[in-house]
Amino acid sequence: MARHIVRGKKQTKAWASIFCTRSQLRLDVTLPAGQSFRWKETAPGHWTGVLAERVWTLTQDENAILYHVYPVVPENGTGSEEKMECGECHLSVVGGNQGCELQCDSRSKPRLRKSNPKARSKAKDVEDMRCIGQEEKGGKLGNEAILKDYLQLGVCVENLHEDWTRKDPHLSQVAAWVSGVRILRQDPLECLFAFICSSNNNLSRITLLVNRLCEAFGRKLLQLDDKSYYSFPCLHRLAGEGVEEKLRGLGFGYRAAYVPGCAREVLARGGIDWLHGLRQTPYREAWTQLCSLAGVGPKVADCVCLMALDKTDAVPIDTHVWQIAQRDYPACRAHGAGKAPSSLTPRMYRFIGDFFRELWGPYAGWAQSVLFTAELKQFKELVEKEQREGKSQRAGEKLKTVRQKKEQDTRAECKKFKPMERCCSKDK
DNA sequence: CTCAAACCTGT
DNA sequence: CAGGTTTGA
Repeated sequence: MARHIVRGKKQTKAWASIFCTRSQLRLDVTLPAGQSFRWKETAPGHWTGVLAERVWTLTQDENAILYHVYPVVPENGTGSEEKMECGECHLSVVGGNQGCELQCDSRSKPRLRKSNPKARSKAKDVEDMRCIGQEEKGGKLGNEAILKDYLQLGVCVENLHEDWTRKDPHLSQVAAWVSGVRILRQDPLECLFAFICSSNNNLSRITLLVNRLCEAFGRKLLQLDDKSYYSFPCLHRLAGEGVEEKLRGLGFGYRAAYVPGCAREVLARGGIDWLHGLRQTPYREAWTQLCSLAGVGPKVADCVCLMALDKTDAVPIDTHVWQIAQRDYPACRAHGAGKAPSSLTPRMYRFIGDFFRELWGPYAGWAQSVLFTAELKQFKELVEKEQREGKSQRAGEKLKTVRQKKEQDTRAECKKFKPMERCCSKDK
């Protein structure tokens, strides 16, 4: 039976690496903190999950992200996946639709959309992948390119921290403790439905529901030890007959109706292409469009905008952030108090978001993620643990200069990337 | 436009 | 009792 990989003396060739310091990215605070619900810590410091229809394990050391991509199941496998074929999507593939090819047609075209020369123009794919430092080879996107895009390594969080220091002393103070938090560039479809599951819900239960959704309607990709990994289901499956009933049985509660409801509405608007197209739409307009979908309100719309649609200034305000705003930002307290309602009204929601956009600028959403992460119980425990271990206080003195040099290199590396020009619209 | 109450399940 | 969205006042 296939097993989860663990980094050690053996299998060193199984790992590929990307240069990246811990202050640029910390997997342990970024992957489990409520952005994506699909990464599981399968060994200490090792995170396994599904990304771009493949199963990955990620880990890191001081200066690199290490990743392993598992070989996919043979094309003509046992036939047990037969039932997971999606006729609708197959038709779409014939019609030249992208996305569904990835999702459903596992046997005839198990590869990437790039493998089909007719599927999409190369230019469009490259355009869709920002943050990529180098060209892909052999006409298909390499794993490194996929991972760099997902982790948005073209955005330098250290430079952002520097910028915030000038703008907001409080955030600056928090950011000093919280390094390596970044926004993941997620798949819009997965992000949308995962956050529909998140409404009125907590992290552990959202994770449970999202995984059940994939298990019920996704395609089985691979089994490692006793855990199976599934692709995220395609729109057609989510829009299918009997989906609501099935999800009710899986404990979705009233959210069960939102899933097929939203899927049908997205299909009616142009399906997966429409959804991806929102990446080119200004923030406020994309937000308004999302809010009109079943089960999507202001907060979920902002999550999707920030985490999948490149709107770096979208600021999702959940109860955590609402409390932080009231507690640490007098301006918000003044507006909230008075004769204020104790709940977060739509009006108040807009006010807080605009307040933070004004304060933090075009990357307000990234700033919010720092405050949010610092507030999480699991993060506080992590920092406490590290302090107890007294991480290299004196012993690391020698290493320090080496590290500083490395960090300078990172910074130089970051500056090579062009700053992003889109998605910072100010219209209301 | 603005806001309360209902929705559903786990702690 | 917490937690976002929908619905209806």
